Amino acid sequence: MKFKSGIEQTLCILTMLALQKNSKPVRSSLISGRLAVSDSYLKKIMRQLVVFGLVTSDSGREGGFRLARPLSKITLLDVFDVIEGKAQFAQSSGLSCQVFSDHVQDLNRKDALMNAFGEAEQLYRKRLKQFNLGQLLTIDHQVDWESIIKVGREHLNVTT
Amino acid sequence: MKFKSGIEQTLCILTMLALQKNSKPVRSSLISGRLAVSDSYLKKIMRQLVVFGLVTSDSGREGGFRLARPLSKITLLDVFDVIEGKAQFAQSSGLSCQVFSDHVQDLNRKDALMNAFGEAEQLYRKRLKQFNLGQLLTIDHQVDWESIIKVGREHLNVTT
DNA sequence: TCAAAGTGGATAAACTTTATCCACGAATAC
DNA sequence: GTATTCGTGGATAAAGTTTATCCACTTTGA
Repeated sequence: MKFKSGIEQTLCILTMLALQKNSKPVRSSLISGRLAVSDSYLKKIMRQLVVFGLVTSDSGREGGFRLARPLSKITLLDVFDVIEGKAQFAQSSGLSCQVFSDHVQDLNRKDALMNAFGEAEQLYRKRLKQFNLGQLLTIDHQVDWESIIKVGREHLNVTT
Repeated sequence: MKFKSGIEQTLCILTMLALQKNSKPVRSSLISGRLAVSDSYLKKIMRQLVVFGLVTSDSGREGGFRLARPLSKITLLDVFDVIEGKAQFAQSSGLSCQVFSDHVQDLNRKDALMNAFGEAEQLYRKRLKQFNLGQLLTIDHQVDWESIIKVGREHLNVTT
């Protein structure tokens, strides 16, 4: 019960795109370099973001990725959904059916439990939808990533 | 972002204890047999439940496990907490510090994101606390597990 | 004295996450 | 056309987590 790291990566990616001056497309290699992951891996994340509609992509020379809409129109739920998906936290494996199949059949309300967990989860998602990235992140001054020296994994102080 | 199976197992265990006639202690081997896990593994789960205060244990002959309080006094949050713990869903790995450390320092509200996720999570837990097992499970007729033939993994229709 | 829980450590099987590399095809600026 | 960049997919693997198992020994209580 922990976020995938993809959520944090996505937040970084979206922030990078928001920081880009003049909404110029940002090449994937600039992003993968910053995040210190392979370009091929980063592209798979970007593809998800494009399919989900958070980001647009331009092919060809001078191509790259841009935000599909301003940060203020992107909610935490958008970011959560694109990485974690719509699947419920609580997923029944049918264990209780196994355990109480014979001799005891009192689970006439067997999915009452699942529904209850589901209701709480809906509340969670609903709250996430009320936060947008615009209100949570402050973009002071934009930059041109192209002109910033690429920083590899080895040049950073990684504190974990 | 998915429940551990321990939650489902715990719900089964608590249900078994609630079904036991006369609140007689239930031996761990009866429970592990039903759940089709090793007794030593089950005991580790039971220990957690005891430490967390959901269940009491009696040593010695005629010993076993009993509910520490009625189902109506056990909430979904209790079950959730005992298995999933108190750790937040969102855990920062410091990636954004890495990515934006130099050249860009606009993350003055860098934990605004974490706080937002945390707020939604609090809401989730709060809702879980409002459900108790008494209202979600119906106990028709109690049984004496001791007198019910032990059912092993091989005798059950496992549908996964 | 026996049956049960309590405790801890080593180990492992299965699964999920988090990637990497490679090899294409498709679009676009120049 | 040609170089650059995204689009797509598959095979593979490194690392981490979950979900256990087995064993050995201690403590508790009828």
